[in-house]
Amino acid sequence: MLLIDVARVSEEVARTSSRLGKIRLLAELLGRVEAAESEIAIAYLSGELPQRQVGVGYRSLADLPDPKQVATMTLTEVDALLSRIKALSGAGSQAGRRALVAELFAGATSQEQSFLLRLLTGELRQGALNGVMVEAVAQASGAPAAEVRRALTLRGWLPAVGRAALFGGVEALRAFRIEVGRPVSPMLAQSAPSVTAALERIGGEAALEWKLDGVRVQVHRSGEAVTAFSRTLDDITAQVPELVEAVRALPYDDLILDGEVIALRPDGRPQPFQVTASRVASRTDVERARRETPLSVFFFDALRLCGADLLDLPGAERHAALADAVPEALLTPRLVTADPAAGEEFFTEAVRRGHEGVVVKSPHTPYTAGRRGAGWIKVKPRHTLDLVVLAVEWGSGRRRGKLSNLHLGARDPRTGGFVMLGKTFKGLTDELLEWQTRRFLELADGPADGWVVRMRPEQVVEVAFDGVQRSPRYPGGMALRFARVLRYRHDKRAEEADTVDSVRALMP
DNA sequence: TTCCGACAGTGGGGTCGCAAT
DNA sequence: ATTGCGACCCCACTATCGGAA
Repeated sequence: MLLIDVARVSEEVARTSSRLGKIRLLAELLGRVEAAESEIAIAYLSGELPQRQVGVGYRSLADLPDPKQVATMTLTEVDALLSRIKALSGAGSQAGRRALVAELFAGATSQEQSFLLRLLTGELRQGALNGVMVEAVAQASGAPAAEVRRALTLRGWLPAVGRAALFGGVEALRAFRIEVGRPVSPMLAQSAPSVTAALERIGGEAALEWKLDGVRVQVHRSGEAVTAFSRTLDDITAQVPELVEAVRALPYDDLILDGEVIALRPDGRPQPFQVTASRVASRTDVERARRETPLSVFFFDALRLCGADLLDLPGAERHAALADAVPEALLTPRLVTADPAAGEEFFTEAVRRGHEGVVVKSPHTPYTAGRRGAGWIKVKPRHTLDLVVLAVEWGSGRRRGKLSNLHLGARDPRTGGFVMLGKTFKGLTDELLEWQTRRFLELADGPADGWVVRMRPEQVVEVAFDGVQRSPRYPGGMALRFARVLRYRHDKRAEEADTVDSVRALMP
């Protein structure tokens, strides 16, 4: 199959707003692809590369050769070139990679170039990723979507599942089963504003667990072989030897557990997230990193134990199996209750001890991997501040032509100026985007045609955020974590905004 | 007919490792 | 030694479609 066929369908999908229409278009193409190229087609049309990443991003694609007039490249040829690009490393690799990228784009028509550019930068923007592609695979193969979804849960990679469905049907899908050593898509959580609200959504008794501010891990053990995977299913075994040792020490040699690794201080309180993340990302001298910043592990779920798959069991039963197999010290602190007051107290205690909050879990739901079902609900405390908009950036994609991303500042009483604490684009409705584009152009202090539009510091905005962290980037040495807009404060002047001192008081 | 679950899109701060400067 | 870049750790929120109620 030619790349142009895929690029054309992608553009059609992007033009079609109906989800069913997108699915039809994708399914029609999947009906025409050969087995050998099916994984490539499925990957490209759900915005992925079979190579996962190839070391080419936005910056490496700045100037591209002229397009060809006639499309000739096959999917196989493109895939082979991308593999060669990925394989390049060592001195001079940048130049070699540039040359191969140029070769790739020189072989493409302008329509193909545009597709490749968006694919490589991860911004396909056709309104269809894995979720829609699952439906398309189902339609093209005739298999029920639920079967495709289940196979995807167990295999973790849609192109392989799609190929099996297209060329082996339901039987091939059913042949996928959980396999020790191959990661399963992790179960994700929704969020709620309070424990009471979360309990209400679940209805009746629920399990509450501390939400530790660390890195999610899924660990597999088969005999003495232990493998750890991150949330995106990358193999991080070498970075977390403490976890490997803890799992080897268990008296079970066939298991898959779900949990969190986190760096704790000697007094047992959690280190800032940055410390844990830095430790987990360190690969060059793990032994030294380990001496300086040891990791602890806490498990909260079991997907497989003693050769039995537990995915389909209710949460309460999976946890019972986990608690049987793992020492208390390795279990995430947990409370089972239906009482909102007891739940709120458990939440308050978790936060008092420095943790992120709690996750409220239904005792009934199976391990619904990869979907943000209502089985798990996270609850975190929320801070708010009234800050001043110092500048704003033009948006992209569906926000093109709108001023979108706000630069936020706190008042500095000592200088009379403002100290930038970060940016946010979250929480804005279309109506608000419309309004702020007009308003901020009025407040513009200098040219409005660049990427960033500087403003007179007059507009106050109420911002919610999860916490304050140390920042090497911003002048105050602090930045807000997960800031989002709640509302504009038309009743407040900039002189009444919150100060850097009130922000500093929130530093851990 | 209305409601709501799932999805996609739009980006945020921070860190590491590598290659180039 | 420093800088630029890609990748990936954490992530919140709104708009939209289409099936459920």
